[in-house]
Amino acid sequence: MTAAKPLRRRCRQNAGSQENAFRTLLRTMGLVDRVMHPYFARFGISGSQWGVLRTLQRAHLVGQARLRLTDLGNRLIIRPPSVTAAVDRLERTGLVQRQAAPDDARAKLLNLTPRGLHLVEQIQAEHPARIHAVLRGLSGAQQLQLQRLLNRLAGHLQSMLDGNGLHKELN
Amino acid sequence: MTAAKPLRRRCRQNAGSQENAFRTLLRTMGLVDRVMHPYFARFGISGSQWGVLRTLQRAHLVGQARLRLTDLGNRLIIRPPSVTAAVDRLERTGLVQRQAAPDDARAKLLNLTPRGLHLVEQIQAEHPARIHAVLRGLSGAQQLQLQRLLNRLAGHLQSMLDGNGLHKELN
DNA sequence: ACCGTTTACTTAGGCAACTAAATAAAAGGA
DNA sequence: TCCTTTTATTTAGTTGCCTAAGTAAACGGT
Repeated sequence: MTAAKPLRRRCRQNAGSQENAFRTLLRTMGLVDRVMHPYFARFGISGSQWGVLRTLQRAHLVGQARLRLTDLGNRLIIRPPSVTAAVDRLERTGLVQRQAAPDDARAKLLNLTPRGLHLVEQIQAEHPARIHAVLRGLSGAQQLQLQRLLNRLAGHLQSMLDGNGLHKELN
Repeated sequence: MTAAKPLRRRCRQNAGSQENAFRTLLRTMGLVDRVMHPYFARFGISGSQWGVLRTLQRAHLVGQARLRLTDLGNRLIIRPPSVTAAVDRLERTGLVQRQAAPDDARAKLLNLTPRGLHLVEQIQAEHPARIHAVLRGLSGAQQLQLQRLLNRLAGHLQSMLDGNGLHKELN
């Protein structure tokens, strides 16, 4: 009891602090969505749709003109049904195109339409300024530090999701 | 032209870095949701619903046994229709209760049912451990630093939303 | 006292993510 | 070759957030 007390104290002490940190994280997440939503709405799309369009364009630049839906889902870290729904909407508005994959009858390949490509370029012209405005609350050094911390946290979260059932002390 | 060049260079230089930082933020947001979702599902609720329940309980501890829906929305930073929908679902499962406000016929007061209160206490017994597991990817010092940076960023985002049209150098 | 404005909540409709389960094609082992 | 398993995508149904617009009560100036 006497020996366990200091350790227990330390845990207790951190508990409230950790919950505060976590709430701050959640609050910031909500605010980011709120701030970005009207920005993308000006272009007639959503933030998620921008993610799809940008991913397609980046793949194009690297030589992959078309992407499988699965690949897209892996890059965006969303599940297959979410991919289907997102692509449905983008296809309905004529920004992307589904095509049958020549080598695999199950798969479908996605590519930007001319209109989609044009929109991506149009948004990319404004995008850096917008992100700059959003991150302006932090100095350059703080931005880097935040990125480092978030990257580290993201890696940990990823390992929590990957290690399905592995509950060992993963450092 | 010659005078403007160094500034422009600095902006250019930061642009890619900022976009990376921003993408890391978005990715982490998605991962946090992914990690928390199954945890709350074990209790039969969602993360957002936990936010409502915890807010009600915290208000209760401070002496406000019941909260207006508007107050709830302000604390959770969500819009009125989202509050209505969330409360609808919680009321349907019998965890909270809507009651007419005695002094204002427009307003409705929300309070936890006995079952709701019981669930909150049950979750609170496990919650610190879960948050600890989620944040374990960072050291205590890093957690504090992350919280400081996110708080600062959240304040900036809040001011972007509040200052509707005020585009002055706010700081 | 009246009427316009504000405030509190709800309804309607849309997008994004999820789980569970269906369909269809590719891969692989006996 | 046949049959089982895996892989790729879709469908159905839930939750959560949003905007726009509707209802009803409170407020406030004339």
